[in-house]
Amino acid sequence: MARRTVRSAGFEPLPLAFYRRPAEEVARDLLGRYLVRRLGRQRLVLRVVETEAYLGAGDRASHAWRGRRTGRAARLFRPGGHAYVYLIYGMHHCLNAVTGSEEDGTVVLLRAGEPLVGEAAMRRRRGLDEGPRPGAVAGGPGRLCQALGITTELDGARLDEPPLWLAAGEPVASADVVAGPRVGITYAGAAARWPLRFALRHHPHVSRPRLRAQ
DNA sequence: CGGAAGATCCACT
DNA sequence: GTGGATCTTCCGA
Repeated sequence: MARRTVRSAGFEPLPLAFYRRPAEEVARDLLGRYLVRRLGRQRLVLRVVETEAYLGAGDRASHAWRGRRTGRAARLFRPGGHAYVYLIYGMHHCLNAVTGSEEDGTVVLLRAGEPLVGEAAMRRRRGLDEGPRPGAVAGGPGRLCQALGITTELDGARLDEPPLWLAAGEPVASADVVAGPRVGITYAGAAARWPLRFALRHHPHVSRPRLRAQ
């Protein structure tokens, strides 16, 4: 049997084919995976614990609602496996993985991660001290981006190679996954209730509000 | 061209 | 729980 060290296990990039599926399937499958960021010589790693799917033209909460392809929405239309990074509220960044094909405009928002490697560096980037509060480092899409130094410079980057990639990590069992409505999209009518938010059950690094039944 | 709202976060009450 | 920061994008006039 091949010997595998704990340090290298699970760090193989997921292939682009992984993303070329429906967004809700990818969102569910990304839980437990590793998000790896290379910054110079430093490597930062988060375990993905919360995601949301956005379903394109038919989803009122999607930037591609009603087939919009102008402005930032144009950047949704890429082959699966590329990054879509945008600025929200004029100050925070959100990282998405494009799913499906170039024509779909579907994505998965990475909402929260648990620090695995380089937590001290992440805290520094976030302006935090050594305080204990779980979720303060990368529990929320804006926090996650700030912890990993992700900005719109990475918009359009491939997610299967440095400086930013998603890796095999530790896939999780269905029983450990909870689903519920997406956060911050109350304007989206019926779509606001679609259960497209996924998280690891009982996980302390999941962002607020907590999912019911956790 | 102006106004409004947003896939958020933080400080403060 | 409430309000402010800050800027891109959209929509109506």
